[in-house]
Amino acid sequence: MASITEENYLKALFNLSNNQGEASISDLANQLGVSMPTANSMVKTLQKQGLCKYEKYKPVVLTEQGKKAAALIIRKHRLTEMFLVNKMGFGWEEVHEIAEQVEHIHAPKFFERMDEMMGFPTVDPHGSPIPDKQGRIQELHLKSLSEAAPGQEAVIAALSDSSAEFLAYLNSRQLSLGTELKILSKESFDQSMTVAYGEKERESLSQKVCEKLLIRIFD
Amino acid sequence: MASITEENYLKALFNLSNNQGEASISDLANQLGVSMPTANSMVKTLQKQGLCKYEKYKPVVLTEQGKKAAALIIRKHRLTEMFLVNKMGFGWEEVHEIAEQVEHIHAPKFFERMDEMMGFPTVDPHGSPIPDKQGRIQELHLKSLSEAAPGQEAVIAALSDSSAEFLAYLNSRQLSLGTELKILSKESFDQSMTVAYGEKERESLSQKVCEKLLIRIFD
DNA sequence: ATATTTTGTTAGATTATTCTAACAAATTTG
DNA sequence: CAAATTTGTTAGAATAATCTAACAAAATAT
Repeated sequence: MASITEENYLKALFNLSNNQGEASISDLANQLGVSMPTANSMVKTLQKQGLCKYEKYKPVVLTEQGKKAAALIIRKHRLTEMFLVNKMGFGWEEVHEIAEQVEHIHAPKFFERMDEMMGFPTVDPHGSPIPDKQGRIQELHLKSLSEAAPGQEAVIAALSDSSAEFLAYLNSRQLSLGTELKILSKESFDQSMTVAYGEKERESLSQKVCEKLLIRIFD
Repeated sequence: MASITEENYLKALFNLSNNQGEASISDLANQLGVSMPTANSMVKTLQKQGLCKYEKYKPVVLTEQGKKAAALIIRKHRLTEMFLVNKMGFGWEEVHEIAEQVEHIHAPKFFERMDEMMGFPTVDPHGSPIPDKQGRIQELHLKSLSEAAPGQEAVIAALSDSSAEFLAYLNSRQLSLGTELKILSKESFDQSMTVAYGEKERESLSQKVCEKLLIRIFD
């Protein structure tokens, strides 16, 4: 059984590979807030366990076994987040820190009960998919709002940034998953977009924000 | 902040002191499944943090600070057990192992939400009192069934052993917290008792069992 | 294409938690 | 009480996870 530390390295490697295609030692060290020598030596430890492949000066690659292990930790994280929001009344900006701890609990029944109680959700409170019990993750193929064109209508389906700060920003603008947006215009000089939704007739969203909002466009 | 290991030592010291009046190094080592030298050195570490008092060859004594820290961990443990039973449908014999892990989570809001959702329970699923937020524990002054006399009626209010095996035994006899017992007789040669409850007109309970059932006698 | 910067590695040390072996104190027993 | 047993201590070592310092390779920039 992997230690909590090892689990955190696996998760970081999984996320880095998904977001940037590969995971370097420095990315890994940065993500986890440890020094490069520390990351380097842990990668060697994980390799010995067959969880990743690693050659000097090359990017770290998770093995199938490593990917599955990571996905199962992420499954516990996302089920927990959903449980905290749906069953315990937490806001979507409060749950990450708690789930970060709960994900390391070894108690299959605990997470299965959460899953059952929620009716087997497929996404977490930020729209990220919940891996299944085999560690498989369904692809959502969503676009970011910045790829949409004026005149189109879309619904916010997920976020590519779930930091507490970004979530607080969304809360302050009454933006949440499921919010339907009408795209009014896009400024070519700064890529900001003007949209309408709910009570809001004209709201301006910066390029940064648009990139982080993942949408499903209405046909 | 105490590490998980330190938290487990505090809990063990607290329980040993409550059950046997004092805590020796060998008891502590036994309880935690570590060697005596390990327990000895951790006790010194806890002492340096002001959590216990310790002199060579003498029993270990928790300081007020240490007692409070232990009680707050026990609070999280018992709130979790109650939540698992009352809100997640677990059996009372399944929750200890899970709570043993959840008790180390640092997230005050998580436990406060549990507490609120359950309406601020004062005892856990095994009848043990839940310490309050200040780490104070209410005394229940219950008797064990073995102290009761034939002819008396009583209700099971708590257990002095909450092991999965004992709980399974109780389940198999339809005995649970709240079960009302009529004491029919007590054998003087083995201290076993014959009782009636629910559908059962005559059930024999061994001395061991009677000692572990904590009751409130009807006036 | 060389110099500079970034990235990665090795070596060696530190802290936390654990162990075994050897010895010493305290307690129990004959 | 002396012998035997239990309990406790010290010393020394091991493993996991971390660090800094020093050096080496790779990538970037002039």
